[in-house]
Amino acid sequence: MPLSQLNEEQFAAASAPLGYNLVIASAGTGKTSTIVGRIAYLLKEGVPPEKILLLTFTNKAAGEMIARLGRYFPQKTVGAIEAGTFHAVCYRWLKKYRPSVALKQPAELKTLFRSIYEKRNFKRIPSDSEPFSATFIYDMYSLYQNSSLGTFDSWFLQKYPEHEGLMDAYLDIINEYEETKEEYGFVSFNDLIVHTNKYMNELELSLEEVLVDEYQDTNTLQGAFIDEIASPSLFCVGDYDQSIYAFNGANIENISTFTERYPDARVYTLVKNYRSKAPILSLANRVIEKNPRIYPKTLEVGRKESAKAPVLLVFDELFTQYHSIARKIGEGSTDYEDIAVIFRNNSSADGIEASLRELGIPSRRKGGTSFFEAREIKFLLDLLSLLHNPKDMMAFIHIFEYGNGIGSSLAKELFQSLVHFGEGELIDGTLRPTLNTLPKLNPNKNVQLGLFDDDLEVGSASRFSGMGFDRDILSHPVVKHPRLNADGLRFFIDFRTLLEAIEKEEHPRRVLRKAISSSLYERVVNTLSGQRAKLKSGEIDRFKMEESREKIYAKASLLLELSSQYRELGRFVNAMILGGNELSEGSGVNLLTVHASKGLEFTEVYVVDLMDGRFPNRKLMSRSGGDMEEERRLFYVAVTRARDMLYLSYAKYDRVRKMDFKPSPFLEEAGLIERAKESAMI
DNA sequence: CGGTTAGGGGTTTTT
DNA sequence: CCCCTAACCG
Repeated sequence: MPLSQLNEEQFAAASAPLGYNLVIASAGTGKTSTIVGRIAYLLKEGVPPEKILLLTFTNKAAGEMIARLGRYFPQKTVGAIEAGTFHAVCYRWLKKYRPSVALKQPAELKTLFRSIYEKRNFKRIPSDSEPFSATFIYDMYSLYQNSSLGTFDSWFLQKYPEHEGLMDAYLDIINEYEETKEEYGFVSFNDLIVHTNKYMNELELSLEEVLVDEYQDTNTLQGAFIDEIASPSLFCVGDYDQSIYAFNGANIENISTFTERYPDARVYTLVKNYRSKAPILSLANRVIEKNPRIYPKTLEVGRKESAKAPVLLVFDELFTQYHSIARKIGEGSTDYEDIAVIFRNNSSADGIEASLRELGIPSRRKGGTSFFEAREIKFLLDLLSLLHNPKDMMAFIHIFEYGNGIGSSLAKELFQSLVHFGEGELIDGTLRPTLNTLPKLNPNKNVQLGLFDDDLEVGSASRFSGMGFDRDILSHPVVKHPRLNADGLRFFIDFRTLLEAIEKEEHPRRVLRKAISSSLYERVVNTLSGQRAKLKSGEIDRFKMEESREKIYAKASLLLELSSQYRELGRFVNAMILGGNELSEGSGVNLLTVHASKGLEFTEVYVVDLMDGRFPNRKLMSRSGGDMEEERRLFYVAVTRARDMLYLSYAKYDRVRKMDFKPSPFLEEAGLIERAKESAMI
């Protein structure tokens, strides 16, 4: 049984009576085992599995915990436990009464937001201050949703009172943005929780206990979600020293005021560390002690065996650092899978990845950047999104931007035209148009200036005659759009052919198979592989292009494989957005940002680019959200990922950007650099 | 000249 | 990937 494997302090927490329980679990103290033990305890006490809700920070973490329980309880039992991230759980619940939820990537919604913003003419609004950019307002609005339960204007004006004169315009933009999302059926990550909070009563939940992992990183919105559930029993596990999501509204008060909000709460503290050897732990403690203590705690060493002290590596140049570390990894005896290179900023990853590859050392980077954000995959997902939700103008635009001579503006007009031809239905308008004239279009012009609804000059189909097009296609009303050229029309024809073939399909796998072998995709693959094989001279390397094509089709088959376990298009696409970047391709040395390393552990860890400015990231600290304490927690999280060996490294100079660096102050706090020695050096 | 498309350069962390 | 700018079109 999982319970019998717990130590005393873990057992005490796991077997706490129902009620409000807070577990302060420092790095490496067996947080996961304790949560697994807690669920085992609940099940043994007769709590029905479907009345247990487990909220984690990644879906992978939830999956692993459920899998561990699966070794002791029947599949039917553990399968009934509701588990996942806040977002995944909200999605599941939301789907029940709002079946057509189309989850959209933040970048996508930002584009939508910007297009609404750009229609406004701020010059007409008298104000002392320059209006904020669309991106900034979008980011602030998103942060607001995560961190405040009041109104946007009062939250925002508290920070920027001088923008009062512009507030009405900002609110107007936000309003239209919300309406447009509604119209297209779009939902953001935040909306998943916001909407669920609103409909909580209709869900008629009767949970007996809610468990929250990584409680220190819950934000105000998630806190409200937990409150709305109104579970009679809470089991919240966290460590304020590992709170690193302030930029996402993480509210450390959720953990620090727990005992005030629940006066009869019990607090358990786990301090026995089983992960890291003593010198690593004492280094971590030395640094984190500089932050204020919220609940008292001192980490105790569980692993007493002899150990090597953490090593500081100093290099003259940034790439010398990457190369040397790669060589060191190659010469060492630790399995590649047990090694992690951890950095503050993603920009460090490319250099390390390249250095490892040069030596033939396999590596993997967590997340979608490599797979789900690849354009060849995004294209296919956009296609599926559009088929499932033909109102998705964003997906349509992204698809059509691959057509030669088609940009976002023409793509938008084509979308509106096709919808018009089909009397509101994109697919009808494309395959069997009933209306034959171009609609009045509303181009991206300043609404406030009164410019709108231009009549388009009608282009004649005769401009395509003699170019080898079928008479059938030339009778389609889309050819009347004056800015559509021959290449654009060819693209449309391929789109139409594919749409005809997949219109009636529901299985993601079958749709994908047809899409991948279509001539539309062939076009996209040609464009992409051509771009990737382009030499500096502008010539295309045929060999490189062929290689690139193969890679693209290999990725596409991987997506095809992933799709086979889904029966419904919408679910597949949403699942890819919700959990897609938790998948990582390949195997080998792990390359991770500090944020991505949360909750993981490795035998050997390299924390790189420990230069003042980069880690701590001074640029972020000067913006809202971040501060030195948060950066220190990030350092703490990074070093406590190490079990046996810890290397901390920095470079003095960046030869590409011609920048000199000083070592991170955390190295001094860790006792690895003496201040006097360092100042003598400079 | 305005609007649009295409391509080059710098980059902050996640569900 | 987002922003900026150069080329291009009508």
